[in-house]
Amino acid sequence: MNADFSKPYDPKTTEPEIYQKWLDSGYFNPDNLPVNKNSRLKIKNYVVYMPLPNVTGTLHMGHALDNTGSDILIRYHRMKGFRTLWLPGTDHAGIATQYKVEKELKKEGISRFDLGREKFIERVWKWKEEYGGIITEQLKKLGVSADWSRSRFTLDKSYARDVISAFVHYYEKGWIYRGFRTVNWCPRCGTSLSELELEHKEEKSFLWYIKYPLSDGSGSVTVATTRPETMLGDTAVAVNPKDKRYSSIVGKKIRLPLSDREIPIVADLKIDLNFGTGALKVTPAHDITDFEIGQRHKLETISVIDERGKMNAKAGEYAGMKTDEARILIVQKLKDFGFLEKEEPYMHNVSTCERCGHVIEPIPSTQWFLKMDKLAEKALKAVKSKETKIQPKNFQKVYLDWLLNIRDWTISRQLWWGHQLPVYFCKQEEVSNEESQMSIGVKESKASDINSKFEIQSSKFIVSAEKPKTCPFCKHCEMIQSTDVLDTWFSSALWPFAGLSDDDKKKYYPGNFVSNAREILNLWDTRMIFSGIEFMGEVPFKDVFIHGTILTKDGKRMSKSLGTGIDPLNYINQYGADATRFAVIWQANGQDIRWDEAAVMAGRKFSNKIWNASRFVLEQIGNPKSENKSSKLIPETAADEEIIGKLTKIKKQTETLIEQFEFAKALQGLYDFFWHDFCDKYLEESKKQLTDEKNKESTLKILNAVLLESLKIIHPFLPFVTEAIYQNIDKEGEILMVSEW
RNA sequence: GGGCGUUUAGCUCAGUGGUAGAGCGUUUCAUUGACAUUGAAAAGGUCAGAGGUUCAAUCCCUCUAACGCCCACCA
Repeated sequence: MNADFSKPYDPKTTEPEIYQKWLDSGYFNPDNLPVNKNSRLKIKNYVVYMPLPNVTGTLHMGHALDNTGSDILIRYHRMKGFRTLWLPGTDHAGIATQYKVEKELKKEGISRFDLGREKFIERVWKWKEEYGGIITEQLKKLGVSADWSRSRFTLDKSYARDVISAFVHYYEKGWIYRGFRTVNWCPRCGTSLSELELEHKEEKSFLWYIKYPLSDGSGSVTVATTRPETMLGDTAVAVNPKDKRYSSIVGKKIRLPLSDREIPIVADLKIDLNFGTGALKVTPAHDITDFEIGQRHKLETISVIDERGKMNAKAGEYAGMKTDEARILIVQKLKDFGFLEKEEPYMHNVSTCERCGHVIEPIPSTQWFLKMDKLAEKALKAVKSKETKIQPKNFQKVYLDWLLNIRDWTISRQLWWGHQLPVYFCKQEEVSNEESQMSIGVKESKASDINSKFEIQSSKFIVSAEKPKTCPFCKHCEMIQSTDVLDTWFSSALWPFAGLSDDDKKKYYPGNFVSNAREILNLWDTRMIFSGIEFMGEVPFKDVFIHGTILTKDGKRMSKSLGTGIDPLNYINQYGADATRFAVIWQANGQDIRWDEAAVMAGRKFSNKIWNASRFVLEQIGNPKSENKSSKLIPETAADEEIIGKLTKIKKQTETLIEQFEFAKALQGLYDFFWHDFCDKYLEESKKQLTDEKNKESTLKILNAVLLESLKIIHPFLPFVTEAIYQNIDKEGEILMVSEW
């Protein structure tokens, strides 16, 4: 093809043609790459794992940043002769996608429960087929040179197989266990969540001081709480054993107000002497810390809130109310009966669901957990020993701190969209008719699919990759599979190998590089690291690069809901992918970026400058040749010498900076070199030199060579314009993208 | 409550132990032959504040202030 090599450069028509040319060449696939004959090095791999975009997603600035950086590395290494693979894919993103489809259903006036599990999942698949490919197409517009032929979806059959066998593997090692615990629960989504899936919001509230009378009538203890409604589930009051104020009453009983229960006073070191009154009301069912205290003191777990976030039957007269309604009434009643000592205004943090924004309700339920001690150890070692390097290095601390304080990972979710647990229950098991210790009221609500009551109470199950033909317990029933699915991150943690075919696992694991926003570091990178070590025997990548966050110009977070988001596609469509890539990289110096649109304009001008300078050079040369490396460049003038020196220097500098992930600096160097050294100085000088017969030939040679070299070293950053020019030079179908660096 | 980061030209940001830089903006001039998505030049900053180390600090140390982020089971 030939772009119209007249002025000015038009990315709109050029870029799609160029991208198609790359696709047609097949060189995004490393198996098709020409062996670099001139390289005396052994062929080495260079593998980058694309941060999996959610199928729900559309391109945003964060993706543009991740992927432009990765594309620079990929293109650079490809030109350097590496067997270069960029592995793309999309993530089923359990809760995010489910939420999206549920919102769609809501508009139609129905819920997922009206459809039922099977129909609902069908619906999500339909949704996925329709919208799941959008982000991929958008990435192509950016110029992403990933191997789309290897693209994976995290629910693909082969991927699912790896996920299931990972679960079985952990279970057989004894690292996965099932337990009844108080967990973070989103009442809207109807599922458990891990602590990394929560957001914390400040909220104005009150701290209520409630008098709890001692059973022996010798006085009372005052507790401070932000959640008086949970007192119906209190099973103790805890004080610090070192607290002299309370030492005399530890072991005594309390008569719980608004109830006729007696609860003990226990001593626990976790209690802060300085907060409130130093006495804590312990509600194991509705607070994770309290649950842990409860475990230590063998306290009963009495749940008074159900999975919809409403007071349950145990809450007596408050049953069926929302917690905040009950709170108001309970506070009033405490006042009426003289139990309320005081209330003071109080700012505190409330956990909310990262996806839907609903307030999190800790409730007890039966969930599956992955033990983290051994895995954390491996992950710690990998980074301490520098097998994997995290950059910038201050994020290493974030990584280590998280691992050092890690808790077991709640991996089960009560969602429908995801990898169902490979757990099978015996249908014939007699489950008690009594209310189980779980008081989750599943009976009347349509939410009965949530962690079905049968499943909760059932203890006869096996874990197996395949559905067992015969039940090992009763020998005749058809076993039923757990209704829970796995946390999305459990499956994305396996991406560096589950994303590869069995052959590719041998060929392309481990990889080299992954680039992320910082909030993904522990959610994903850490988990990829320990999963990679556990299942493949070595770390999945050598470098984790954490880039800054793109903010609005006035420093606000870019978000769709706030209307502060900026769509990179607008820039791509208007000014071209090169200009957009330029802008992103130009500003990405490691700090957070306050997005300045002027950088896109600068990028557009730079592309145009390259285009025009090339035009000039090619007009002068007349019959351009792609390579004349055989003939050495012999400088005839001071200007010649200077530009050759500068070229050598900038090439070296660019290599170093790319290899250190200093893309912004690399680009700025290239900009300076090309614009000022080459165009402003040498090109102008060459106009004079060309009129002198003595220098004409050597000047042409130098112009030709410097231009070609420039196109190459700029190509990873601005691939389209450089390739478009190259296509005007070479008529034999050679492609700049795979030309030798 | 811990940890981290930022504070440099009107705006967005680089940078260095020794006359302060870029992009955009502003001003002046130039130019129809690669490019007005241009060229040449200029204006504009006591490098957040205070103290310290040093012959010398925007850069190192301490403190202060403002802003931002992450982590945390103070109810």
